[in-house]
Amino acid sequence: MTPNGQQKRNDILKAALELFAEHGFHNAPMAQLAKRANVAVGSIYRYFKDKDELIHELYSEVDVTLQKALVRAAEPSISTQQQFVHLMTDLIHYLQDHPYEFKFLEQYYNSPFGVEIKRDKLLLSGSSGRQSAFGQFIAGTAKESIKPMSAQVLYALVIGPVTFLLRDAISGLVELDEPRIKELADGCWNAIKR
Amino acid sequence: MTPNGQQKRNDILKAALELFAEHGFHNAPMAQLAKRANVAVGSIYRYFKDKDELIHELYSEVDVTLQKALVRAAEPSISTQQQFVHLMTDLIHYLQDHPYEFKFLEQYYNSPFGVEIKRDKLLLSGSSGRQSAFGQFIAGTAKESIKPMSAQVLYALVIGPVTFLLRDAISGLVELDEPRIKELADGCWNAIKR
Amino acid sequence: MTPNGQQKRNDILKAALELFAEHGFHNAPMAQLAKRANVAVGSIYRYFKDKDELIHELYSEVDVTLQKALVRAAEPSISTQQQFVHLMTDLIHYLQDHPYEFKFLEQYYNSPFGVEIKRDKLLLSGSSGRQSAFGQFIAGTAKESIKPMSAQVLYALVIGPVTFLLRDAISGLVELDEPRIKELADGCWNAIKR
Amino acid sequence: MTPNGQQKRNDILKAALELFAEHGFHNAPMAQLAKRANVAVGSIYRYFKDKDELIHELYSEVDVTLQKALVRAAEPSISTQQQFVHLMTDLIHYLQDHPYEFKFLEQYYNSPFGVEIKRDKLLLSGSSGRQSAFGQFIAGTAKESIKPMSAQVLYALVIGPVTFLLRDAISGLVELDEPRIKELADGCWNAIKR
DNA sequence: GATGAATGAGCGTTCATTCAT
DNA sequence: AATGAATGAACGCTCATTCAT
Repeated sequence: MTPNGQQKRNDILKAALELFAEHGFHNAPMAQLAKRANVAVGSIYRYFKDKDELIHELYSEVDVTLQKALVRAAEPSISTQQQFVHLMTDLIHYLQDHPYEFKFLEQYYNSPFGVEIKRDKLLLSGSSGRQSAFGQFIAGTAKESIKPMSAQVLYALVIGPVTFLLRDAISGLVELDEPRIKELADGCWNAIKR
Repeated sequence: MTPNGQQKRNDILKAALELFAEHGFHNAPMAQLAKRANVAVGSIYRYFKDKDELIHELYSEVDVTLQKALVRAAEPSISTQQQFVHLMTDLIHYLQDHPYEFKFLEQYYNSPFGVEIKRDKLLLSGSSGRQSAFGQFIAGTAKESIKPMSAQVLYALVIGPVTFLLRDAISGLVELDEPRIKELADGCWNAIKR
Repeated sequence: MTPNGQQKRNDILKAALELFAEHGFHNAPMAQLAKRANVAVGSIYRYFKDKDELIHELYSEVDVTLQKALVRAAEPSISTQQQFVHLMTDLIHYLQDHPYEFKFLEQYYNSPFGVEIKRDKLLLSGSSGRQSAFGQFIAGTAKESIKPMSAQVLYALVIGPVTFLLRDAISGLVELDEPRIKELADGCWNAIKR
Repeated sequence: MTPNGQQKRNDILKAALELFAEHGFHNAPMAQLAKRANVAVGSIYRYFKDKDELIHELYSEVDVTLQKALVRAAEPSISTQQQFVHLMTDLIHYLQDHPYEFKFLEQYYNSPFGVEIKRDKLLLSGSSGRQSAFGQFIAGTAKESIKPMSAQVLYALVIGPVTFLLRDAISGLVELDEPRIKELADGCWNAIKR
């Protein structure tokens, strides 16, 4: 069974994710990427106009996958705070388990590429426009339990600490274990709770 | 008054700060940097061994300047929370007024260059080893008022939201005005207060 | 018939030989070499890791070709001295006809590149380890006819005069015609004969 | 006593000799040369029009010094061959003791610089036009004892082996001790003697 | 479609030379 | 005369992109 076009496209994206995460956009030559994807250099250009488009497309894929992963069934039996903590823990676990995705996203947002992306939508609504698990939770279930404040600030208080700590955790500078995740989630909740 | 060597060095650093912030390390050729600094390419290499050293030296300068800017006289007459809010407001104002410095630092920490720098020390102790205004406040005055928790998490809860929101504010995606700064600072305080 | 890779590699080596011989390693920019070879700069690096490797590879090629050229059928019917004279004459004719090769070799041996090459092996054993026509003759046929002496001195007495005179001949300072070649070969023989 | 101009000029030439011998013309930047000579870069250009002229001037100096060193009182009491051997031994000893001078000369002759210099004059007449010790000996005392042959070939048979062997000796590839010097000198004599 | 050899603009860096002091 | 900071053309090399097969 020879790989079809879609398979090849995915191979390229997978190789790109790894290489970009490991070496950065600027230290990941197309030739190396092609080799890692077991594809000819020229073939990459059949699926992506140029390196920039490849990066943007990769962002879309990673973003969509991330949003899908964070869907969690409603748990009406537990308290709102507990639901919040569960969501945060899910998020952190997911990103800890997917360091390439995290590094890529960080790099993307921290570059001219990411300027046009509304970063505050990261976890609240996917780039597709659909609302994320977090967004639904905050705008829905938890609405009454959260102090009224600017949406931007709310997002910053929730997402800021997570990304900040994960950066160091994934670089190996810090150990982010369960007790600390709990500390972090509780702190975030206290920051926003009514 | 013709510029002396120190002046020229500063011209180069200034041009580098601007170019790195605007285009990123990898899209700021030495030739363009030289032109912006009104200097010949070769002259840069009289002051800096290579591009990497220039970047590291620039980090030192920016960091030192930032630490100096955040020194604030003790205000024993107001509450600990109010002091915290003042410090955060100072920090945010400073970085809002110095977007190039902010973008450069973000980029530096998010690159192989900054790996060796403990990022959590960003605002808590200067790169010189001296403790920053923030560090002194948290380890001193505010110690009793803060909930016991891992230092890493504490830093994340304080610094994470600030950098997250500033990124968008400086990109022009979000307006970060006084009320929102107050919201943010209060949220951070609630996240860590005992 | 479009040129294949091997052809292109040879074009580069040929252009390099000419340029190195004419201007020296340090005055033969890669760009000029590319132009002379009707090739893009980047293409050179597909065949050679860097300029140094190109030089070493060129040496190999030139050396192998030289060794091959000096093979001469055994002539048992003539005296040892005459055989020696034939060999020297062959060598001189070959190098006179291949001045680029001669200049390149001189330059190679006289540079850090050639330090690791035993220069005394120049004509006595090829770089491949196989013994050259000269080496076979001296260690074999002529062994009994040659005065016992240090191998180094023996080589110097044979090769020294040839290279010395060829340098001037090829520069056009001296005319090296048949009678003189005979004089030289006889002199060398007298220097080493028992 | 501050150094006068002549002293400074000599410092530069000395530093140049060392640097050129150690690193080659092309790896001896003017700045390094200036530092080694304890002189400002600009000062070099007061004494020499450019780097090329410096190299040519250095050649003159080295050549003159070499010729002077090889003057040896006539020794009528010993045989012509013995006188020849003495001269050769003197030459080899001198060059062994002055490896920088030897390396410089080799490099000079082996570069576009040396093409215009009659190399065959190396030891037979100085660049000044005066005849060298060797030249006087061969054209005078030894004339009758030497086989009639082209002057060029004669020189090659005498000088070729010396330079060939010295190159390796000075590079450390070969040990050139007294017995070998004797072997070499005898060989050369046999090459040219009537 | 797929390939990968070929391309050449562009990069970081060096260094002979100049010139204001 | 002497200095050494300043200059910028030129270098070796990389790599995103193209295109003949």
